Amino acid sequence: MQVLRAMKSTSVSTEKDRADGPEGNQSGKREQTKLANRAAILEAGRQIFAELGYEGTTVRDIIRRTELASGTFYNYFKSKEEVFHALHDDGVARFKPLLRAARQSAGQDFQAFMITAFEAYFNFLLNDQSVDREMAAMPEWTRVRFDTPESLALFDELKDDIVAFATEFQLDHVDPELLTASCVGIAQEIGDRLLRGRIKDIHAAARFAAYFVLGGSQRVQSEMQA
Amino acid sequence: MQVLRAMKSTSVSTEKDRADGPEGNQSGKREQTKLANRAAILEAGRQIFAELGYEGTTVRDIIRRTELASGTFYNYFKSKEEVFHALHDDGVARFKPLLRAARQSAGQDFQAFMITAFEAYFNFLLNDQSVDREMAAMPEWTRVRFDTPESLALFDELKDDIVAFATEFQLDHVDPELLTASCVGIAQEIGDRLLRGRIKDIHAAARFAAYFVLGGSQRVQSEMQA
DNA sequence: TACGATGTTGACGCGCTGTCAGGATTTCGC
DNA sequence: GCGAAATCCTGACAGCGCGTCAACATCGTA
Repeated sequence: MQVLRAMKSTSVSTEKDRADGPEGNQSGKREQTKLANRAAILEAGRQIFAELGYEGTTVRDIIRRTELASGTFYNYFKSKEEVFHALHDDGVARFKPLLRAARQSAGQDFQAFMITAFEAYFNFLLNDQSVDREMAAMPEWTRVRFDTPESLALFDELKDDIVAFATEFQLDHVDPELLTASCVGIAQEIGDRLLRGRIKDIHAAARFAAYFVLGGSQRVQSEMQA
Repeated sequence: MQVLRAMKSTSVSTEKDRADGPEGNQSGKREQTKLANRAAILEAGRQIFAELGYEGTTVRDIIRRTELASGTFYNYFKSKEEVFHALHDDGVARFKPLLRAARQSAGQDFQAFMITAFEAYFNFLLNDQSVDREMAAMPEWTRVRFDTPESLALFDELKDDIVAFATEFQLDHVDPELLTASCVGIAQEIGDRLLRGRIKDIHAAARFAAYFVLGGSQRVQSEMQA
């Protein structure tokens, strides 16, 4: 049973769903069902991952929370890993504009950019309905980390921003690769502690991270050119 | 078949293994077999994890590389996770003295401590026969991270060192939790890029990290007390 | 040597995986 | 509208890994 039919009783436009957007192709019933099925699997996955952890969940667990048959799962995803990647990438896509906004509002102010960016990330971590949030908050010893192309693209974008500021401030002896890695590492590790409640104050953490990066960069610059 | 018997032809003391160390109890054949079996499982696990990745390996894969029966595995470990934790903890145990040596040789020199510690960690990562090394070097998107009690104890030890230096240098406005998190994050992320060959020069990376932390700490101190 | 203690073995039931033939539903051409 | 074709859903199935356990083998001890 497709989820579209299951939801027929609730609130899905069934009457006249012709004449939609210009380039859109969500008219056909088949298209709708596919979209709905995919969304249902993703939502079920989000829930189950949060409940059972990545290792603990099975494809069956996900599909069972759905009105679909087990075989249908494989029409949409190859494995639970692919579901998780999709969810993860969704999170990355939601965060990306926040990072861009930080750069936008900061102008040429490196410090403002850093504070805003870190704070945006920490807020995102703690508030966004992301898989990663629930998972990282679980008291497991063995956790899972993902480097999807989306993640890597985000890192590259961040690196570009950092390079731009580094050029601006003549940090020409600071390896951008190392600098970006440090920023990412700091964000990850502090973010992790925020999720676990070992650290409380988001704003203070963001300021710490920002000042740390600024001071660190300058120190590296002066030491390396010596 | 226990591994002891299998190795009889090679080089295991089988003749007179009475009269061993004072408090030691590796005399009995049973004790020896247990030790050998455990070691065989760990060694097989190390190999298989490196070949198939964490997700990809099964308990059967591990036990198959051994001369033991499948049921025997569960006399020694509850799951592949426990095997991995044991291997991981071995690595931590091997690294711990290196960190202590760094602190010892550095004396009161914060900068020397940082450089030595980072360099020790990076060298360890790249050279030690550790599970984590092989695994991190695999081109997988989804990786696994472990926070065993051993790891956490190591972090705590590092934090104590850092607190000591921070006190020494009157960095009283620098939150030790945040500072330790930053150091760990930087080490992790740069280490990861070293393993993947995105960064080559270990010594340069260690100097970068050390200067970064020093400069970062000082900047945080001066900004936070303002 | 004999007997209890301890460790090993591998077959078993269970659940999950990924597939596929058969069936249901939608789309398209007329 | 209608029938054919395309598309997608379904659930049963074979294969495999998991953890267990009764039967067996080996060791320690007297």
